[in-house]
Amino acid sequence: MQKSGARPVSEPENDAGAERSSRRAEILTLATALFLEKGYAGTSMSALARACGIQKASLYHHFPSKEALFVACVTDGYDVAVRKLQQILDDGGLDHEERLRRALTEIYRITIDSPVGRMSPLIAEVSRQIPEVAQAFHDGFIQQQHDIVNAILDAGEQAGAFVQHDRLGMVHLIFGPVVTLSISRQMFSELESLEARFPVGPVREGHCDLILQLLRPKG
Amino acid sequence: MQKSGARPVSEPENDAGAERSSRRAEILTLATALFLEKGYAGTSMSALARACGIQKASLYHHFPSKEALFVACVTDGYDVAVRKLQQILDDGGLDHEERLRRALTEIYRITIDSPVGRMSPLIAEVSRQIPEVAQAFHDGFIQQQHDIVNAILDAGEQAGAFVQHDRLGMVHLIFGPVVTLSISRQMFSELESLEARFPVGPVREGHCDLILQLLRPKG
DNA sequence: AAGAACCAACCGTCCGGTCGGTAGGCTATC
DNA sequence: GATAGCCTACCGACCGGACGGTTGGTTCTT
Repeated sequence: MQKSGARPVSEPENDAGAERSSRRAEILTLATALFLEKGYAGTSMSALARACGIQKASLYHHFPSKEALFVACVTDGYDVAVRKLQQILDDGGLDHEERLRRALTEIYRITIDSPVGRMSPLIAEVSRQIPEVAQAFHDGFIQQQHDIVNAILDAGEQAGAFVQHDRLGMVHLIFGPVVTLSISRQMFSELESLEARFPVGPVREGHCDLILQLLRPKG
Repeated sequence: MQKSGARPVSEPENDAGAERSSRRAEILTLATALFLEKGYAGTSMSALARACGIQKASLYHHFPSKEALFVACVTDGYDVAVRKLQQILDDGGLDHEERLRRALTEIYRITIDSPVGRMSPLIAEVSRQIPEVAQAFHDGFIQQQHDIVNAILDAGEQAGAFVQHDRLGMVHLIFGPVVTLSISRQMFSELESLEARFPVGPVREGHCDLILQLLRPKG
């Protein structure tokens, strides 16, 4: 009575419609986790297949190559990630300082908690052999976030709520500490002094206060 | 009359004394370059041997394993890298603002131009399988730099030249943009907009001005 | 003579990827 | 309503090649 002898595992409840391409999504989720944990070259298709509970050959039914699978992992995640940031930009009910504060908090969340945000070292590893992935990551994720922050700063400056500053330096001052914190926390995850030297909350609050101190008019 | 049929290449001028362990250093230099270019898993011992012009087995005469070789690449570089930074801290002839300015310039140089400074994504890739390398990199390189900057800030605060700030936030505000810039420039090295969006000089100057603006007393 | 430095050839293992084939569902024709 | 054809999803077995590492032996220097 089981409908599928070909699919050997689990998932007791699902109609055929929902099942349609859920396997692809399942592969991408597990692949992203494995890539983040072991790196690109350190993640083999066999290991991924094992993690998915299917045969390696079946992976090649869903994706033409390991490269394509990795690209899909990257491009699949980032549109969802920046959506909430966009909402903060569009929220007219916030004053400029509060909007920036919330945006920064969201940037920390995206960069440190979401899979796509934690992918920077992975992209760096792969970018030489798959240049398109760096391009996609930049255009679809980095540039998007920068544009939104620039828009928030523009609006604040025009309203006289923010002091004008060297924009390039300011953008790097906003994103730099977040990205570096995320990478440090991955890199030093085994260190016992991790939470003392790279804690998310305190760094974010200190960072946010200093940025706003620069942007607030007068002294 | 040629002294070495065993060493097949180049290096016409060198006396035996200088040759003594230059091969080890040569291997480390080439290995570092290869690791930076291709990643850890992407760099094979055979390829490294080819680059050195020797046989793979000869590599194992100098290093017991690929892991040990990589650890040597990391630990070999960073004591030289931070030495100049230490000199800036010790230079009594500088006022506090100028000292910080020079220190920041040196941090940019180390992080972006020196091999060990560009290794962050590499360490992140490897840290899971060789935890000791993350520990060594942190203790010997990151912590060293943080300590020096903290000392510069301490001295400036005590002399009344710098305003006191949340120290954790300030340190991340100083190092974050540098590290992120270095990684972005590696990651997006193929992008045509690289120099427009991630230029070293302008970012460093803007960054430095904003930091000093926070630290200067009064308004 | 001794030891450092090097070598060609080889080992077992795992890699990314391909092969021919099968089970089950959908559709169309009779 | 049987049956033929097709399609998606999956499978076990296999491929050539590259991997990290080892062996046994040769040269060069001192």
